[in-house]
Amino acid sequence: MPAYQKIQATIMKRIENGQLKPGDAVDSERELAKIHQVSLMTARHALTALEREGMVQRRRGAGTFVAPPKVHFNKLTSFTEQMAGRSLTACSKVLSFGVVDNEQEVAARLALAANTRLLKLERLRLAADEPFAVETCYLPAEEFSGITRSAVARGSLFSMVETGYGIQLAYADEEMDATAAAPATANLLKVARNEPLLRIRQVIYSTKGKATLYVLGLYRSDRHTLLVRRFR
Amino acid sequence: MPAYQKIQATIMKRIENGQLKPGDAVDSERELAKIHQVSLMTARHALTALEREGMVQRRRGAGTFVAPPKVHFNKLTSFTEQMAGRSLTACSKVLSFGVVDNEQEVAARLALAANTRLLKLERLRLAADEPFAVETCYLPAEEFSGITRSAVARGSLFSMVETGYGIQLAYADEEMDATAAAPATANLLKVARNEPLLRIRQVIYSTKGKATLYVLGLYRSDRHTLLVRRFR
DNA sequence: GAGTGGTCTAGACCACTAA
DNA sequence: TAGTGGTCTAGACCACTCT
Repeated sequence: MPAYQKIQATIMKRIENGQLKPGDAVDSERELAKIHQVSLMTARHALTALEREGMVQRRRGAGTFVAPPKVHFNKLTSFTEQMAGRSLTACSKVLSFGVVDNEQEVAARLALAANTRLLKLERLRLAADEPFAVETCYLPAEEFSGITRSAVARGSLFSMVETGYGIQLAYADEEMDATAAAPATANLLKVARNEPLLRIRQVIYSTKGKATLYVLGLYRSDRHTLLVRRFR
Repeated sequence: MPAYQKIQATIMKRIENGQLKPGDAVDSERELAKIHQVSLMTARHALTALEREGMVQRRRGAGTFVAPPKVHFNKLTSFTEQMAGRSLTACSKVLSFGVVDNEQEVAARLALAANTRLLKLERLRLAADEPFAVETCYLPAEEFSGITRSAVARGSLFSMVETGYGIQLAYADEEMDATAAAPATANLLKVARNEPLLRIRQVIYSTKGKATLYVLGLYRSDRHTLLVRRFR
């Protein structure tokens, strides 16, 4: 392990176990160089890299300080993870589960041939016993042949893909618009027909850049608002 | 100007004027050091910084290469900027302009006292002569007392705030949901009553972290879909 | 004025890639 | 094997901040 990474690790440890709190000064370049018996440039490398990762802030003439804890915006999380974060009692009901081979638009979004066999999974999402979304997921049937209805009913699809198939999900591109509730959807969500719903179409990519999952979600607008941060 | 920034600038120029295209190899560290009469570390600094900005990619043993053009996700842009980017003929119509002092919810979102005087600006946004959004902006009347109806009718509110008042806008937090078109809104947007619209509430912050602008937007769902990228 | 980060030198050895 | 980026040395001067 390179020297500069060792230096980073010792600083990270002290931040994680609470010895250093946000705003506290970190050892200066010169101190770190002395302590770790390295040159100034090496100590410096460690600190600039930590700054790039957002762990510390450097101020010329003042020193290097522990940065306030990162807030993750625009983070891709599964339904299960979201609900856990808000400590809401949440559950899902599987509405349908099967293989389809004529979803041409979905196949196209996943960059697959038009009649590729796809696993299709429809679920009703509930929070505190109130329905608030209908989500339809599609994924290549070949690749994920081990996924069964009962497994899906038990656990998180995200974690099945990530831990069961060794695929790391990296990011999702989402398209959002509004649509009127169709009769069947209105029944499921317990809203009036033609009630405005938030519609999200999501293509989820793996770390290798491959489109892995397509999700179409319809959300009750009164139960769910979407938060996004945009940067200039 | 530091030497490493000069080196960056010469590389950037060659990328911008097309001498270097994505995938092309950039001069190596050693070549740059010779050309610019600097040490290896300085040439290196220039390249690593360019890589951090996403302009180039470095591959050990192979070289440094021009990165594919950046795609900006989750970027905060004004209506004017967006339309320019898509090369659409766009225009706005000012629906109303004035000062209000009883918009308590808006004041709260801008972290101001409940009855603070606010500039309120309603505009209809059109693209290719088709109306597609109604936007209502609020900003503190005291701070932006120089903004007039005629100025707003001519130019971009964003650029007025940024260049006219020396305030750099940094990021926006957005809340999105769906709502039904009220009669007046439906008329303006030329859609049926109760048609589902995408509603976006936006608080725009300056680089100093101050809430500067509040924008409520209602978008025709058939003319506008919102794109967001989320990361894991 | 003492200490900090920002820039820079003139080299070095290593691990890796591509021809 | 020649060339690349990755890591590292042992210093230097400068601009800046804090007291």
